[in-house]
Amino acid sequence: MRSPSELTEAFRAEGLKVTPQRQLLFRLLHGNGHHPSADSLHAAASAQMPGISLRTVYQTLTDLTAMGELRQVSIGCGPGRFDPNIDDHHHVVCERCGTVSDVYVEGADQLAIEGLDGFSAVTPSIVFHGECVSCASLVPPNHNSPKEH
Amino acid sequence: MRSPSELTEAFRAEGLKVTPQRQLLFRLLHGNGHHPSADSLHAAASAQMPGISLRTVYQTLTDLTAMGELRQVSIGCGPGRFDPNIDDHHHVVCERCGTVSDVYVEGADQLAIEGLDGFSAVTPSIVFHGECVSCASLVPPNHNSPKEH
DNA sequence: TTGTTTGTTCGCACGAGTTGCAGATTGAGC
DNA sequence: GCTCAATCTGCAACTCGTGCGAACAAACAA
Repeated sequence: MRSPSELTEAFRAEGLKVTPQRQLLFRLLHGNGHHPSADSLHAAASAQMPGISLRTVYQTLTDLTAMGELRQVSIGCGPGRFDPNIDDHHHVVCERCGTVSDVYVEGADQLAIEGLDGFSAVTPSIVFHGECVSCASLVPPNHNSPKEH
Repeated sequence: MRSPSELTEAFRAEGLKVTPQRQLLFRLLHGNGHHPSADSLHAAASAQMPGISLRTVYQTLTDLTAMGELRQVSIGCGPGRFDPNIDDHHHVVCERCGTVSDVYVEGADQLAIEGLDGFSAVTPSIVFHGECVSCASLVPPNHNSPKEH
């Protein structure tokens, strides 16, 4: 995702308006590696701009995704996560706390696939499920429902 | 997933009861390669047993998943899909019609991962997104929302 | 600076998918 | 059959996300 000032230009160039709400979200998302959900982003935004609507957060996330500045990540359960990193990469999810991290996978596009009868133009999304450092150092797995960061 | 009769034994062995509803679902799921959703399974079940509750379908799917006889597949959007194939395999999803198919990926467990800082015991879930044979032969992509099978 | 236009914000209601609950029902062992 | 615990069912509630419309404000021209 581009910088807040570049996004400001890009939005105006597309005839979209640049509002304080959007600028705040640009700042909160730029370089954000936490893969926030709409809800956690709304919480962060509310701290700086009380009253900002969750609806506005969803709207802006949708706009940024449509413009290719943001990517939505499906980690299997819970709310959708948003990723300002639009490089060709994949994700690892902690099964205990729900933390999501970017990983780069060598040869992901050259995998030997068997059973692909007729499917064409396939691109892989890889999600590794495991345990993060801080959770691995805790007591035995108690099968908590994964929570967000 | 084991055969209906084996599941009947397994359920009784765990102190679970074997009801007509469960037996019907065992039959509908055994060898089913369509990755049905709870809803589509309920539709199929209702055809043979009018009045069966969607709640019962969810309950049985949850039980079977907990027993390791079934696996839940996350394809990114739409309802959860269930897969009686518990082999080590992955999935390919048609972006146009939502069809899900099993694929076997060579070397999926030996992928070179960069950025795995501290995560341990990671196992990959790979979902290939593409276009199935029947959709590929249709008119240009019209970005329909993917529907189920 | 003021006015106009058009996109945006926000709150609410709604929708899909799923789960919790409680009363009625029924499988399984005696 | 009888008993009891597990199950079934319908409904309410919940989570996550979207549609809608009135009020609002960015952008631009006069």
